[in-house]
Amino acid sequence: MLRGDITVAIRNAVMSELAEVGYGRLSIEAVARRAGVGKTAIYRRWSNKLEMVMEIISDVAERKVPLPDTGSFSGDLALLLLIVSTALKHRMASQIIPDLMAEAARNPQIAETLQRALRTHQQAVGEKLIGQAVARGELPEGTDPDVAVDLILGPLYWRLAVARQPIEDDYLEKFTTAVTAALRATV
Amino acid sequence: MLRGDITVAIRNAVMSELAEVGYGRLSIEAVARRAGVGKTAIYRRWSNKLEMVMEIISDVAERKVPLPDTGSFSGDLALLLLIVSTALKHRMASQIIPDLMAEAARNPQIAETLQRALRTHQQAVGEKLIGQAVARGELPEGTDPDVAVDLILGPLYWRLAVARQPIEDDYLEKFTTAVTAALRATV
DNA sequence: AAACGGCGGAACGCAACCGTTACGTCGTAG
DNA sequence: CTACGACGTAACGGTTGCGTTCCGCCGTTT
Repeated sequence: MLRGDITVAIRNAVMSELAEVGYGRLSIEAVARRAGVGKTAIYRRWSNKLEMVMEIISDVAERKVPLPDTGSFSGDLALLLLIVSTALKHRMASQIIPDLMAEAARNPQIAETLQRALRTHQQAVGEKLIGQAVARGELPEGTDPDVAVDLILGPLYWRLAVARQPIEDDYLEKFTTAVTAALRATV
Repeated sequence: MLRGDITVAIRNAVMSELAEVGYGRLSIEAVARRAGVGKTAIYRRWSNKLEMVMEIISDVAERKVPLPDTGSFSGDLALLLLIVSTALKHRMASQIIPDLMAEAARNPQIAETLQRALRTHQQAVGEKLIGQAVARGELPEGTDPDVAVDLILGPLYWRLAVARQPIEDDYLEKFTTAVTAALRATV
């Protein structure tokens, strides 16, 4: 039976290495060194780098995030923005996600895994958030959850993970107002 | 005197390799092979991989894009969205940019170069687009160009370069409406 | 005609990793 | 108490790339 503590050490080492050097430069030997573990322990669990990373990443990605339900659309939206922006401020998210996204552009298997995780979350959030708002009459019938989610997550991701500019105090507030207005306008 | 045609062949090879394998896995030897050139020709021009890539990328990034001026804000916006979305559909942009962005998260020199290019373009676009609209009275005084640009580019980048979902015919139209509404609302 | 210099090609020693194997240790299940 | 199996270590041959060097070729300049 494989030892659980060793597996945990390896998983942590993989996440750290991913954040530090990225998928492309991640080597099994470095993971073993960092985990304080023999290479054999790794090859006993996974047969190569891709399989290892995919299994570990899928696992993390599938952790469900709690969906907001504060009673009003603007409340839900503000909470969602807070959750996402907090998550994107952490190194694990802001380094690993763009790295894997770039990697996904040339590795179909990574792409598939990430897209599945992303789309699942995105749809869940979109449908719940928009569905609730439409049901409450806060947004017009026929609001497209797909476009709505792009409109909400896009700018946040852009600013935090791409442009890497800080979010000032009033940014989220302005942003909430703007997005609410955008969604009321026929999207 | 270094031969210009050789330099061009190398530059093209670098861009192609960047798109195909990314910065992390780009090797001088592969570039030389692809360009049909000796390694010596490369080392005669740049002293290492980072310097080579940075010089070539800066060069490309500094090409000015024409700024839209159609006479109306919605026209400008639609044109801008069209330009950006077309650019992001090309492999060079949709592969290389996310890749370098991810790389920038761990290489300060790359980060600095990209941020400079990005911020310059972003500010130019924002100030011109929003400035014109405010001057025409189409947007309220005090509209924040910074937030506006996030709101415009974010969703597009998210959808095309991150989520990698196609843009349907009516998407840009809906999106234009939404963004216009968003910006009119006090941003 | 001769000198110069950029060129491709080949090889160098060095380093990092790959995936695999053999070995000896140690904790635990039976 | 014994047997099993997961462990770390070390070494294997093979691959890839680094940055450098030397060579002979060839077009340009002088």
